[in-house]
Amino acid sequence: MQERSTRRSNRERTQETRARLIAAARRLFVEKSYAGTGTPEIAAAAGLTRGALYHHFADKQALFQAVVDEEAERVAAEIERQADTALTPLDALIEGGNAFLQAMAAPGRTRLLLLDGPAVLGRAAMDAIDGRHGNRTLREGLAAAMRAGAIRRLPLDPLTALLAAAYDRAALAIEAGADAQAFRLTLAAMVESLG
Amino acid sequence: MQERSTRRSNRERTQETRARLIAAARRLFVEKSYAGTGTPEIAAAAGLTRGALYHHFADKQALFQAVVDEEAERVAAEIERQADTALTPLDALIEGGNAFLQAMAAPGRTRLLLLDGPAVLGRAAMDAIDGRHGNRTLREGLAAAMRAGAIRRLPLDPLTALLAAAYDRAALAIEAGADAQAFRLTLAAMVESLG
DNA sequence: TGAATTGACATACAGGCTGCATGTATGCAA
DNA sequence: TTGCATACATGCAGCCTGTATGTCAATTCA
Repeated sequence: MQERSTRRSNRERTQETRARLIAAARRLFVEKSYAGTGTPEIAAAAGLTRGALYHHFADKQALFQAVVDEEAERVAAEIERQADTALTPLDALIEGGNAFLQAMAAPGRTRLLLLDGPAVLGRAAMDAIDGRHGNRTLREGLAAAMRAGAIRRLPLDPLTALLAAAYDRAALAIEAGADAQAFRLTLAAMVESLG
Repeated sequence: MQERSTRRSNRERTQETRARLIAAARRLFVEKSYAGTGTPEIAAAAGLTRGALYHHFADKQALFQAVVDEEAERVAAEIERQADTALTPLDALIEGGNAFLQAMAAPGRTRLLLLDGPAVLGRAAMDAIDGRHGNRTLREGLAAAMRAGAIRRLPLDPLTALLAAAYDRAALAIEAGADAQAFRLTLAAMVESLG
């Protein structure tokens, strides 16, 4: 189980080992859910033993949190990469929403971020995680639209949470085979009708 | 572990035993989550053994599903009890929403129906469960409002799902200590603005 | 009504999993 | 180079789930 091919510093070793554990865990958590995946299988898939896993992570849940953190960050990055500053505030909101749905279509993301995440880590922890990432851009988009008079003034945090919930559910429904276009149109209508 | 006080038929025994298992499981699942509760503890809390539990339920998940089913039915019943047929379609929608939030404030319901439920049983199973109960009234309310011209015509199923998601998230936020009134007002504004 | 069958449980067992304690070898620092 | 910290592997204790087996009461049926 020892890597002998190249000489590396300890810091490099640690980083790569953590990355391999997170990658293996992500794959298995997506495929068989958090509860359905055991640490023996994760360690084996990473080419390590459970000893290494428990050396780098306090417990199975901490490993899961690392997986979820990374995934939320990737989703946020994909959305921001698509952001177009030339749009009106309202169109920017709707385009951001579509970018979110597209990002969430990547396999496993709904399970990690919308099903197992809240149940395993709790809603509060999930809010903290994507308050740093995903929700932040939505919140700012809504604030900008309100300043511009494009949508009516409503309490910002509740409105952000409620729209985020709607988009989350849409991502779930689309993955389950629902008509993606109908959901996108309905979401857009909901956002526009706030004007 | 034998009940000797009164003579009962087997059917009565079964019904009462199942009810005691469900009640004990509900209490523990609410207090310590699905994953954090073991079947030994459930059986003990019900004054039985695991043998009885596995005699009446295929596995731990089937017992959980029975708990969730019962809870969803109770929520739906509480909402329908408050329904007022004298209201306009729009007011009926908003009042129904408030009744939902009030019903979901009962301890444990958000955990059972909104956190553990989807993760353990899957979104599809949860949709089936409260498509029979909760969502049905929302869907009918939206259809009535559309027919009356009170809100704009949008695809009914997506709109139902998205609004239900928003209400779910509001219930979660309120339980977590958010400003309930702000959420109620924001939800009402979202619904009204569909007009 | 008496025998056979079914139903309702309790008990015992086999595997698997989690977390920790312990052991070993390697990097690093004085 | 000597000593400590770091990165792992191995082994163990306890718990949990699901199933197989045994027992006694309820029900069915001749």
